[in-house]
This record gives sequence, C-alpha cells and structure tokens, in this order.
Amino acid sequence: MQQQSSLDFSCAVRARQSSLIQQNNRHTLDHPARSHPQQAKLANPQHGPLFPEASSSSQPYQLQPPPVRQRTVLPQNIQVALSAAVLYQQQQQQQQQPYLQQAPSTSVRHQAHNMLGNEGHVMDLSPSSVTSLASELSEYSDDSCSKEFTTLTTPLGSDVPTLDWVIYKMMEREKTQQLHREKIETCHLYELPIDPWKWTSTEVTKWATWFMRKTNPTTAQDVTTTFENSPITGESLAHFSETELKQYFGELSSQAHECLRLWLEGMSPRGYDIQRHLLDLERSKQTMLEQLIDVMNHNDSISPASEVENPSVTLTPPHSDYDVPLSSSSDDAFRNVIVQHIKPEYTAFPFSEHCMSEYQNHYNITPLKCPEPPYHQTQPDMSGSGGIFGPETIGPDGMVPDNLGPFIDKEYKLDIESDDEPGKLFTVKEEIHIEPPPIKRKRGRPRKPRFPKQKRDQPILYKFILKHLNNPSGDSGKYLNWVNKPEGLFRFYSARKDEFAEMWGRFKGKREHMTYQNMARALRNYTRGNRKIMTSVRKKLHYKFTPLFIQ
DNA sequence: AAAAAGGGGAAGTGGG
DNA sequence: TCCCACTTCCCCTTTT
Repeated sequence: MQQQSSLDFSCAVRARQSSLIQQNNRHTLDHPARSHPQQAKLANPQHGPLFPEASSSSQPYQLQPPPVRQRTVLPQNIQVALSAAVLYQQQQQQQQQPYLQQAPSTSVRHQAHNMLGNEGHVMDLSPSSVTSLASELSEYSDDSCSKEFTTLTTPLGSDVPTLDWVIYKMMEREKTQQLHREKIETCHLYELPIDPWKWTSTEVTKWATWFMRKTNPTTAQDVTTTFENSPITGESLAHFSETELKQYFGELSSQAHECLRLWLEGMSPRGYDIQRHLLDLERSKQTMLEQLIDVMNHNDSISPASEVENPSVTLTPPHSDYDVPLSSSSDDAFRNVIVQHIKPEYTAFPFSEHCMSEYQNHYNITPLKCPEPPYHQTQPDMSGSGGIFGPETIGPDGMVPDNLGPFIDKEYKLDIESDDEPGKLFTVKEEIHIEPPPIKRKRGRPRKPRFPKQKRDQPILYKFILKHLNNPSGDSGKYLNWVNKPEGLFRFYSARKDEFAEMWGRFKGKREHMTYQNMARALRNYTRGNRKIMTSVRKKLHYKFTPLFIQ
C-alpha cells in the first residue's frame, strides 16, 4: 500500500515538476545574452566562422547574495520539493493512510501554497518558519531536493535570517553545476579538449572568442584578433593572472579569469586539487597496506598453499582489527594474491615521473618502503602497468576515478570451488600460481609491524618558497627571486607579493584570502625558534634562508 | 609627512 | 590532548 502510494507520489511529483519547468523558465539570473541579441551573428571575417552557430547561454560568473528581505525567485528544485510535500500530504489525506500519524502543520502547508501560488516568488519567512518548513519537507517528501534543502537549512537552525539566504546558496550550487554542463557542451560543440592545459593557441582563441561572445559580443572580434596576433597555448593561459589577462580581455579580465579558473578546476595533474586527491589516495593506500601487513604477519601458522585443498576462499579486504583471525587457507590464498599483486607497487611510487616529482615537491613525501616478504614469490610482469593507481588510471581529463580499488587493473584467475555451489569456480583477477614458498619463521607470535610515522604532509611555507625560487623557468620569477643564492638571500617583488601570498593560500588550501602581511608574519617566525630557517634581513621585501635550508 | 613594510605578542585554527 | 605550523589581529617601529 505504501509502495503504491510512493509510486503515485513520484508520478505526481514528476508531473508537477514538468509544469514547474515551464513556469520556471522565468526563473533565471541576469542573462547578458538577452541584451545582446546580435551576438549569434559574430564570426571571424578573415578566417571564416570560428564556431558553429550556437545558442550560448550566458550567465554571470559570480552570484551576488540577495539583499536582505528582497523577494527572490524560487529555484525549481525547491519548488519541486515544496510541491512534493503538499502533493504527498494531499494524497495521504485522501487515502487516509492509517500509518500517517501526523499531517504537516497547517501553517507550513499554507506557506507552501503561498509560495507556489505566487508564481514562484518566495515571501519573507521567519527563521522558525524556514526551519519548520525544512523539517516538514524532510518528513513528508523523499525527494532529494527537499533533503538538500533541509541540509542547507537545519545546521543553521534559528540563525537563518530568511529563506532568501538558503535559496541563494542553492542557486550558487546550481550555478556551479550549470557551469560544468556549459563547459562540457561548449567543449563538445567547439571540439575543445576538456583540459584547458592541453589547448593549442587556436583552441585558446576559440575559447576566448566564445567567452567574449557570451559576455560582451560587441568586443568579441577585438579579443579574437588580439589572440590571433599574439597566440598563446592553454598552458600559458592557465598561468595567467587576472592582471595579465587584462591585455587580452580588458575590463572583462576579472570575469575571464574567474571563468578560466572554473574551467581549470580539477584539470591537469598540475592542479592542486589533483595533488590533494593523489595525497588522499596515497594515505588510503598506506592504511590498506598497513592492514595487509598486519594480516600477513599475524598468521604465523601459515600452511603451505598445497594444503589448500578444500578452501572456501573469499577475497575480502583485510580486516582492520589485528586480532581477528582468518582461516589459514583463506589467509594463505589471500597472502599470495597480495604479495604478487601489491608488492611491486608497494616499493615503487605508483605515479608517473611527472606526477611523482610534482607530488614530492609539493608534499615532500617519499615513496613508502616495504620490508621484503619472508619468502620468495614470482612477480607478475608489471612493466607498463604503472601500478595500482598508475598513470593510465588517470583519466584523459586528468582526474583520478573515485572508484579505484587495489585490484582493478589486472585480471587474474583463482579457480576454487565454492562451498555454496560445488562445482562452481570463482573467477577473480590475475592468474596466480600458488607454490609452496620456503617458509622460515621465527618462533613466537610475530610482532605487529610498526611503520615510521608518516612525514608531515601539510604544505610548508618555506618549501613552497624554495620551490618557486628554484623554478626560474616557470612563472615564479615574477613573484620572487634569489638576490644571492649562496647566501640564501631572496626578495619578493612588491607588485606581485600579494599574488604570491594568494598562491600560497590556495596551495595551503581553504585559505582564499591570504595576504602578504600574513605570509610575512609566518616568515618572521622562521627567524626564531630552535631551528632557524631564516635570518632577519632588515631590508624591504628581503628574506634570507640559513645555509642549511638552501637547496 | 605619509604610506608601506617590518616586527612581534597573543590568541586561534586545523591537521597529525 | 598535545604539538606543529601556521593564521589572524593588532599595535608599534622603521624604511622609503
């Protein structure tokens, strides 16, 4: 009965949603394209049209929070959530479901009706109404939109000033999603690689023209010409600061920079997001391997693999609890798989050379070292594999897939009969040859392996500075440079010092507004303490490393 | 003289 | 809970 009701409810929601979509076409942020209807006609007169005709949807890249008490247009998903709640309630009442103990309060229902009946405009609501509404929605609607709404609202409790704020946050989120869709569509339409780092100068010109067409079509041609006269690659473009973009985009450099930043987000192995992702993977890997070694060392009464005659093997991940015993047969098989499959990656850093050097430069983490296993095992040919998280597992967009597991990049077979279904063979990954390894064990229970504490992987300011100082081929030279390297003396450039501080803030993560002043404060701390990393230089914008720390 | 930068105390933050 | 490596704020001093 309840299932049927849910089904009807879903249909009702969908029907309501489709009607709202039409209604909601009015719900939009400022649409510059509408004020520039001539933009679709723009083309490069010299080289023919750069683009196919496209209805580019133009949106500003930065949303402004709504003024307090301003009436705001209701986003579609909130509308759906609200209508879902109302419809569901009505349906429940009609069917008089016995399990429905409590209907949504009249006031909430009334509010929802008010909102929906007013062409999508939200009336000002008191904080308690917002919270109450969110609570009702979560209770009476299983729609994910209402859950999102609730998530946004409830942590703030009664501090929510108006519903407008919540809607603003949702619009922001929608905006991000929309930008992503826009990017994909544009790349597809104009045959641009997803990763801006890979763009050729022609592709950069295409992107710039597309951007101008959607923001200020009247000057799009000028920008196209500028890019054609001084072509730059995607890689160069990615390095450009907002100021540098001015020579190309003029007043729109800020928007262009923001747009580019969004397009670059998560792209290229050089992106810090990727670095962080790789770091997370490395952490997971280490945890996993610690557990594996635990399991392998734990079972000191390992029977030779030849004893595995009637195994009911399930290749489950190792249990984290050291004291949970595995059956000797399953542990044995598991050990063989692990040693053959994991060991090569365990001693070798799993990323490409480029990634590895970037990674190490950023995080100062060296590859893990694993003690040799207590027995010998033929190793599968891993040449060209690249390891568990090898380069080939990094997608063409430079991202590492989320669903990577430790056993995914090679197939192997382990034909063992199932207990439940005799005769049925398990087929798992990579063929392994279980040979009884010569085992020489110490007496007594093996010690739980102790791993040296992982080095602190938090970004370190002086290392970040050193990296840039020692990278004169890149763009670093415009922010700071060595004045006297043997003495460790370096300086920041006044015009760019704040940019460098921002870079540091971004690199550190979650620091959007790092200033030179703050960074300099941190640098001053280096002149004190036990290990003096820097010595004081009483000269403007000059700092000095102590000899030990000069690379 | 004014602005910019340096200096440093103190409290706070976030991750390990 | 503690420690580290900052970060933030603030106020005073020094340099340009």
